[in-house]
Amino acid sequence: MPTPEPRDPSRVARQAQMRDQNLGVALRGIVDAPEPLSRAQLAASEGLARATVSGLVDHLIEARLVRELDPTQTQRAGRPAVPLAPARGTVAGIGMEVNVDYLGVRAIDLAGDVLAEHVELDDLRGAGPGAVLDRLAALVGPVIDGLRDGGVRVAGTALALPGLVDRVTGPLRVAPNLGWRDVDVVGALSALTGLPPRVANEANLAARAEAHARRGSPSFAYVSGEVGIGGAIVLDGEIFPGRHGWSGEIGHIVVDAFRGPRASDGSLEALAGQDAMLRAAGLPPTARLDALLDALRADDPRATAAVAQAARALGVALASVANVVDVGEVVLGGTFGQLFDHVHDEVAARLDELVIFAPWSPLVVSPARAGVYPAMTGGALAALSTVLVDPAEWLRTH
Amino acid sequence: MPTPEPRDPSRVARQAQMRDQNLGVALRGIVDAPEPLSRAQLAASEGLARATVSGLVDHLIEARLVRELDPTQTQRAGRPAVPLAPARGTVAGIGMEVNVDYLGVRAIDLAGDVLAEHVELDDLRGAGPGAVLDRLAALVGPVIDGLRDGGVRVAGTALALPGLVDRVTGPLRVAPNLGWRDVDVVGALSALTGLPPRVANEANLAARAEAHARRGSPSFAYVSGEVGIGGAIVLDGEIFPGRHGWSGEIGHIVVDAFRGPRASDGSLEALAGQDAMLRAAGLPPTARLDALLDALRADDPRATAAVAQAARALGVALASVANVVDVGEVVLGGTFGQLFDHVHDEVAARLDELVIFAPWSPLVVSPARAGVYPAMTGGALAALSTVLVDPAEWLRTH
DNA sequence: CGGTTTAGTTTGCCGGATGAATTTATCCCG
DNA sequence: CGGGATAAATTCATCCGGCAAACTAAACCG
Repeated sequence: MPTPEPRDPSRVARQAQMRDQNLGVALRGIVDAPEPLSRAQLAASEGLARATVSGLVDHLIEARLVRELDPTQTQRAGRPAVPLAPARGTVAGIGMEVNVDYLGVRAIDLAGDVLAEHVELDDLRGAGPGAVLDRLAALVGPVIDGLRDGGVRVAGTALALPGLVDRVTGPLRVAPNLGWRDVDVVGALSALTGLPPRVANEANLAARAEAHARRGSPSFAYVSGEVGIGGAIVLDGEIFPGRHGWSGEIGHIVVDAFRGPRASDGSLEALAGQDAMLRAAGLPPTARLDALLDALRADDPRATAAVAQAARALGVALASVANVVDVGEVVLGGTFGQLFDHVHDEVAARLDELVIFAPWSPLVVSPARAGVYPAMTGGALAALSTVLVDPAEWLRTH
Repeated sequence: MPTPEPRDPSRVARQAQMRDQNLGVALRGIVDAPEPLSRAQLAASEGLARATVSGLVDHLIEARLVRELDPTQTQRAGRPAVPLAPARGTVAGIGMEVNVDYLGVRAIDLAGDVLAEHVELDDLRGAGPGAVLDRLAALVGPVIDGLRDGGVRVAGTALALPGLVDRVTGPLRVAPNLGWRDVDVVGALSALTGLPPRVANEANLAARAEAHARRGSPSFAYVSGEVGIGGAIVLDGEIFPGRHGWSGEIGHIVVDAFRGPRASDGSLEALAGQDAMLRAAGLPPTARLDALLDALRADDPRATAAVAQAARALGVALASVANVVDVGEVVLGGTFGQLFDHVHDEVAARLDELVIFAPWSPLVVSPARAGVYPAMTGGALAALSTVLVDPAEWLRTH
């Protein structure tokens, strides 16, 4: 009789893992709370006994993941509660990004504060991966050293790239606009910085930052218009990664299958990418988005028509996404965030027209609010999430 | 200080729920196993102690969810193992379906055996919901009574409908090809059969049956070509439901945004639905699929061109799905299952051309293998899943 | 200053997973 | 044909961790 292979053991409940799991529940409860909770409130909100929560919180405080704030003086009888908040400057997640026009680093702690940040603007089209990663490492290395010298534990690093990245194993498959293909990014950066980074698609990490900025557990489709068009699906506050981390490639949706000899001539990126919009607006390919915005403000008819055409393609593509994954909100980031006022109506109209559930659950189109370089923020949050997901395991190894 | 609302308490680990959870792990391990496992094998595969598994299995046997098979005589030293298998004929899930051309019931037990089945073929287009649901209840009632008289516990019922159905609350929003809109199906059937059914989209339930037929935990996009075109996304063997159960509406993907005055004129259903194919093939709208298949076998050029055109639209739409949700396999069911040999090459070619990850993870296109009326099977499985997900809870209430 | 109220801690209890020891049931070999 | 080897299943003492109740702490109130 053949021995069956061990299945994923994560589903079975063991008492040893019970405490670890509840430690994570407690930590996430404290970090995600819109305002500081006391031990008693935490116990009530998670449904645990006060005694249990007290033990967990003590553990978290000792590990410097949580801090006690000064007791609030309320005008109420009873012993005052001790508010709990995520610790500041004790653990950092490091987000990195290499994109077509810039590269940079951002370090964030559990409280969400930015501990360090460096961005260098430069046109990296055609620059080889080796040189660029060297440059990134030169940026990141001092940041890591500085944090460690200040007593900050580095939870991990995550790198955002504008291309197709394997979720688990990490190699970059292809980044068309950088001209990279089959690059072992994890290996290269591990050697340079001493830490193996997570690597992920830029839009997926930007969407993570966006989900974080909208507390609660929002569900939306995120569109990141950079030079290309990326995207991501967020469900209940979680990035939907797909099997390999290759999900959300909204730019490759074909909205006009019969336009050219190749079906890909009708893809969203071909119709609404930055280059396509600039060309249709009669601007030189070297122009930047600001030129297009200026033309729009001046009511230039070619620019207006170009953006309208792009917005139609975008709306149609997003309607397909909504029909397939049943999301009720669309968030426009990057280029489309800047063009938001010029594309909103057309996108909303196409969603209303095409999404089958629109009559029962109207779709919302909103601009991104995660700030500048959201993928760097998302990367830092991704790095921190290793602590939040299983703090006990993380503490054992740090 | 405001008391925070209690969060979802399912994430915290309690010892009381530990046993319940492991009971489910054990039951699913036995039911999902490709061949009967012994207690010892189950313990090894789930990572639980043998003593623990023994206790759980005893409980499952006493509850008549699991049975012991005769010990196998192996050519090996040691006490022979007692193989465990799902019990037969002790619990049934009941799947029901109302579609354009038929309605029916199928009852399945934990072993996957069909305990009862009735199908009535009839054109239900335009028939009102009231009359049709009466007719369905007349079919289902005797099945339920017969099962109960035979000592079979009915785990629940699930109804498949060719339309948009709310996952939790259950009202049918719209079923275009039946001409139904905003029907309280759950209320009507509860009154008629005494059991509140789950209600779900036909394609989603058919995909569930398909996932069950392909053991392991497959990930694929399922296309159900009936009169309309439905679809579903399966990830790791689980239906991806979306927020409301409105996911997978592949028929509403627009592949030709500039074809007609309305963007929806370029939807997959408009281009590759049964009516569109018949029309393009020069067949009367009253013709059935068999006529199209005959014409294809006779190398009729109009039929060949019609199917080629539909296949191109289908391939383009499925490429968009693959790019967005990162699935590696496409399963063609319903009409497209019957047309499989005529559409496979075109669909596969479009996927290879358009899916960005195709060079690293080639896509597979395969025909459905869940048999006839897969949505009825899927409904029965959905009803049974209430037992499998939390057997302890189910036993408490039955 | 004693009573009230709420936060947090201590303590004994209890359920359930666990590993080791034991029992059961077979095969194998002399 | 009987004793040793081997593997499955069960029994049992142990331990871990959550839990309820009792208790202490720290405020407000009259």
